[in-house]
Amino acid sequence: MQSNKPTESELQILQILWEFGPSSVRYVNDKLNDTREVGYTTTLKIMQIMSDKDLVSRDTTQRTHIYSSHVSEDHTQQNLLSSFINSAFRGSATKLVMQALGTDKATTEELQEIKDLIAKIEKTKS
Amino acid sequence: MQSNKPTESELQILQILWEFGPSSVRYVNDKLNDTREVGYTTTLKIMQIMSDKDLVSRDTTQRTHIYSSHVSEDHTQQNLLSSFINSAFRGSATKLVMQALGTDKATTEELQEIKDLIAKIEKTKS
DNA sequence: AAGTATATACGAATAACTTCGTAGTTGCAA
DNA sequence: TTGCAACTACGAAGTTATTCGTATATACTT
Repeated sequence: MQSNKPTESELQILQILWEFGPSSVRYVNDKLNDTREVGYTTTLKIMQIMSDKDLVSRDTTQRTHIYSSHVSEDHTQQNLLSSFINSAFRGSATKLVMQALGTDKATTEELQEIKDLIAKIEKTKS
Repeated sequence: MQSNKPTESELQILQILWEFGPSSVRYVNDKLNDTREVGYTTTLKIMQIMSDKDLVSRDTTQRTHIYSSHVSEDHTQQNLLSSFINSAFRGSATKLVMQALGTDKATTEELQEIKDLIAKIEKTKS
């Protein structure tokens, strides 16, 4: 069970590892630099810290270490979400959902998915 | 237009101002202490900073200053939400909604509200 | 009027996170 | 085999946010 909340920088790195799989520091740093400027050793340092915290594991058998996410995207999102709901929406997930739907340009398919989920939830309520 | 992101502490204070309306530092500090221990001058300092940032306005005509939120709850939530969706859900509001619904114990009424909203959105799509 | 309680202001310590310089190692290419 | 490129490790500076001690002013109570 992993409940350690990643910091903003750590989360950005996790996103990359989730999307592209196990990667070197160089690769992650390049991806980060697609969106913002950040030095190589900065990325290295943060990934080392993440390794200490067990947010990632690393393979050090080669000179170039390969890092893998050690926490699942779903669990991490779930943790972040629940603390976000508490801090920003006073605990009301429904309020958050309403706001998110209100401004999102969800596709028809996505709306259908959501409706299906709601139907499923309603079923368990009876 | 106010897009300055409040910090965690500032947000807690805003929540209190939103819920109870214009308040003194003493009042806010007491409310904060319902959930966590925090010194009076700490709360004072943060509220002064918030005043500098224009997150709150204050009435200083009396010895006991009265602080009011200067940003709306909805707008603030909207800002926080959109940056949260980007940082934690790679921009997918739908994914967030699905996760939020998945673990929330929404009441039947709330689910109905959400369904109504979806219906309304679908209508604008045709 | 004196003493106590309650305010604000402000500077500085602490803490958490980010950033980067520098040193040292290893591999590769001329 | 020398020199350059790319890697890790590490310490320390920089940044932002939080916390609180202390000074000072104002009101209330007896």
